Order: sequence, then C-alpha cells, then structure tokens
Amino acid sequence: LFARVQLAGGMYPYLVKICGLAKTVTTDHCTVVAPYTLAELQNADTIIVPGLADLDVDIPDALIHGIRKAHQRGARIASICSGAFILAATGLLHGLKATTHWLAAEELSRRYPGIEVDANVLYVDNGQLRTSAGAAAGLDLVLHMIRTDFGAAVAARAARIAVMPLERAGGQAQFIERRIPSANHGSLQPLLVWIETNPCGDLSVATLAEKGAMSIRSLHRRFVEHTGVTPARWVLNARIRRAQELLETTSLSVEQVSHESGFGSSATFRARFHDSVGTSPLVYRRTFRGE
DNA sequence: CGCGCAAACCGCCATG
DNA sequence: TACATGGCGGTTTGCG
Repeated sequence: LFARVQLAGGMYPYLVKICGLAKTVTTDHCTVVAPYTLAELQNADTIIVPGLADLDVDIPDALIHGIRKAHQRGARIASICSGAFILAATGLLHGLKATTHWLAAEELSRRYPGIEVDANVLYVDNGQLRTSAGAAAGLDLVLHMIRTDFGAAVAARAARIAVMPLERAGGQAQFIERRIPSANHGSLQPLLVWIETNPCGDLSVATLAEKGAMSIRSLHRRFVEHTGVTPARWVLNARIRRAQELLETTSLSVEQVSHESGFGSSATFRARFHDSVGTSPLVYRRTFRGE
C-alpha cells in the first residue's frame, strides 16, 4: 500500500524497505526475502512490525534494541496483528492503549498487565506508537497514516488502488470498532456509507433513524457502541472529512465548501472546522498545498 | 459575544 | 433470567 502511494505531482513519497535479522524468513506458508538488515531501522521514518507465527518464540535482543533506538530517535512505529507482542517486549507500550489480533488479546493482556489491551478496535493510534488488529486492520492503519501524512485525497487514491474502503470508521475517533462477522444483525454499515456519500442533505438523527429502520434511541445506542461516537458527532466528522477533501482538491470558496459539505452556514462551518482540525479552512488549504 | 430555540443526548424504565 | 428495543423527559449542546 505504501509503495503505490503517488502524489499529485507523480512522485512516490514512500520508499519501502523490508529488513530482518536473516536474508530470508520462512513462515508456515511462504518465504519472505529481506534485502536489508536491521541497521535500516535507524534510517526509517516509519517502521512496520509484522506478526509472529508463534507467540512463544524469544524476541531477539537485536530487534528489541533496534526498535528502542529508533523510538528514541523519533521514528513512527506500528505493529500489525501479533506484532504487538514484539512492541510489548520492548517495553514501549507500557501504560498505553494497544490492540492485537482478537485471538491473542487475552494473552497480551496477561503477559503485560501494564498495557491497556482493547480487542474491540481496528487499531490504536498513540501518535508515535500504533498497533493494529488482524491483517486487514493493518491496512486500515496504513491508510490512516497515509491520510494524516498526505491528506484525504491521496489516501483515497491509495484505497481505490487497493480496492478497499477509505474509512471503515472515523474522523477524529482514535479507534474503530471491529465488526465481528456474526454480528450482522442491524448493521450500521449502510447508514455509514450513506452518510459518507451524502454529507449534505438531511442527516438529523430523526431521519437517520428512519433510514436505518430503528428508533432514535436505538440508533444512538448503536452508534456509540459501534463507532465510539454519537450519531450527530459522526455526521459532523463525515462533513469535516468531506470539507477537507474539497479544500485539498478544489478551489471552491469557503462558502461553497461549507455548503457542499452539508453545513448550514459558513459561520458554523468555520467554527466546527476549527474545533476539529485546529486551523481555519483557508489556512488548512494553504498549508496543505504547500504555501 | 450572547440570545432563544430546537435538536441531541442519555439515564431510567416498561415492554416483548 | 438474559437481552434487545424504544419511549419519556430532564439536561446539555449547537445552530442561526
């Protein structure tokens, strides 16, 4: 996913290098070739730690030290799946929230009581340190990084290339509820998609409830349970996301952007935008496009 | 900024 | 009994 990211100017912003202790790593089902050594950890801006096939193997000291050193240097470090056990072994996750594959969550919590393990999220973003659940959640996390690095438009293109949804959940929420396959009843997914594609128009909780064929009370409960935020908050986040994309990719006036994103007035839009993003719409556009 | 009003939120409880 | 639903109403939030 990283390797295919392309900016508007045609350049590829990420250089991906696979490194390891050995030149080749054989897993149950395939062999991975790692052309680079662990020394590469000290040059990387972002380090992705993959999962372990066997949770009981000893984590090599060289790897632990390499990761710690890179962390001190300020490198961004993320784990996928049971890779959280490697990060946990470095001690860096102590006192932080983290996640891992749901089958391994209990074990992680047992071994490292200092880590607040949450098995119900797709990924946890602690800024410099991030952990993600199963393999697919790793892609969600990477997409999230691309979005914060280069904006929604670039991330959207990467998502399209990978044929995956840009946001399985969202906005400002730092974690995302994982959908368990069996929990199909009353899925919010169609509603979320509808909100995402129709930011303008009537998205009051009353119409949302009607659209989702449930009561306002249930809608509210479902949203909090599955997304971590209330319905109105989710709608607001979706509108901010749309506004950001419009600011990034078009030259529409703030007035037009606010209207196209579903805000009733540009005054409200400016206020809400500043609350969520931290800057005004025009400043956001300017800094995003590079002066 | 502040005002007035409507919507949203959420604990509580009844119901199926 | 365990659980999901949804209505009520007091309080908070947010819009114009």
